[in-house]
Amino acid sequence: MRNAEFDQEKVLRSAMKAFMHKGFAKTSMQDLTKATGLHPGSIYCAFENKRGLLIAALGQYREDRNTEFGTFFSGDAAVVDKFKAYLDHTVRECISCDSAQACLLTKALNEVAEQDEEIQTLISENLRLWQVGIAEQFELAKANNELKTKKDSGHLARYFVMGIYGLRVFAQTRPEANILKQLADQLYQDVFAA
Amino acid sequence: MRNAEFDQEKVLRSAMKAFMHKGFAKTSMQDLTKATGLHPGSIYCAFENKRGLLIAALGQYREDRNTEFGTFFSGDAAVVDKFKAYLDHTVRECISCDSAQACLLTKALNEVAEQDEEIQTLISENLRLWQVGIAEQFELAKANNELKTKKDSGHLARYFVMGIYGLRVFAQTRPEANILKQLADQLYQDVFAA
DNA sequence: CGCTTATTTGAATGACCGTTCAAGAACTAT
DNA sequence: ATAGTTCTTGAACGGTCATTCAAATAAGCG
Repeated sequence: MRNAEFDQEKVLRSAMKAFMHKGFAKTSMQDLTKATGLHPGSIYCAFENKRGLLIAALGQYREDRNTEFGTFFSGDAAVVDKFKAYLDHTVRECISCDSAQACLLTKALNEVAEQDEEIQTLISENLRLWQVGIAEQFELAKANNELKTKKDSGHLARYFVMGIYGLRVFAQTRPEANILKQLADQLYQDVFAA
Repeated sequence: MRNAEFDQEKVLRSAMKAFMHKGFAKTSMQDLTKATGLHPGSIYCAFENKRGLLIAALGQYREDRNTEFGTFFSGDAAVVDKFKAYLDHTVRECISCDSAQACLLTKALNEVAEQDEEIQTLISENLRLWQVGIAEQFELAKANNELKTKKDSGHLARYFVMGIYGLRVFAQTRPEANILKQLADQLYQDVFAA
């Protein structure tokens, strides 16, 4: 027996960045060996192939995003304020225009949709879990009487994530920062309106 | 002198389909010669290279979409009803799950952002023109007293296109058809609410 | 300490990529 | 009709791609 020498999380985060920057197809194995510090054989030994590395990186991404989500929605502040902070954080990510701040899930989904059904399903499931987490927070807000709408929490969550998807695409057209803020504000108002 | 033998529009629409189906990077010249019926040399003679073919295809796409937009917003029906029909059409496109019905502009934007600034600018400008067309229709609706909001038409248009961007991404997660309809309905209500 | 098993190394491999090119074909202009 | 120009043809090119492999190395386990 022998254990792998490399730090799996570090390697996967490096691969994530590379995939986010260039996309899956344009990221060569050479790019990946450079980014991860691993030699081709090691990558193939640990992840089977380039596609396997993407799948592993997607898993790491989901875990990281999930942790991040937890930090935003923990604590005993008002849920509506947590949403506000979360949206604000997302807008700031979009504004930074840093490729490392894009959403790997939607980026990869857009690239492989209609090409790799297994990965499409995997990503869709990840996004659905995120959406469910948001629905739970809406439900909580309702229970706290912070949100008086009669709308279904699931529906609200879907609309909210749709808004964020849209915001991220809109950001790629390089609008001014305050335009993005306005859009996020509008989304917030529409979701939390009575 | 000698004129090109092929039908430029047909060629560009074939290239469009190929790019929409596989994305720019994964569409090989072999795919393109097969799709267009042109030989490599002809493509290079007419479009300089693969990237030039994408740019030309993007232009054709914009023209086609522009014509389509015109048919939806011509006539003397109420502007709000035209918007309803337009949204409905977009939802039906999303539901069809046909790769040929995706939006080439957003798909390509997502792929080349941070990689090819010139194309990113080109696509962003195309999307902005679409957005301006929508803003004009909102302005018209206001003039007709169909839309009583105090919100700026430009802002409404940005929010509307953001919603459509989001809807298209959401559709890639393969939701049920009525879920997409609900989301589009909500968008319509939020935009046209007093 | 030695045996087994796994990982690491990095060069090698064959396939396919985008692009070029020289030759032939066809249109225009004279 | 014919010269001149441009387009078409499709094979060929160098480069890069994802992947493999055999040798070297190191960890687990008795």
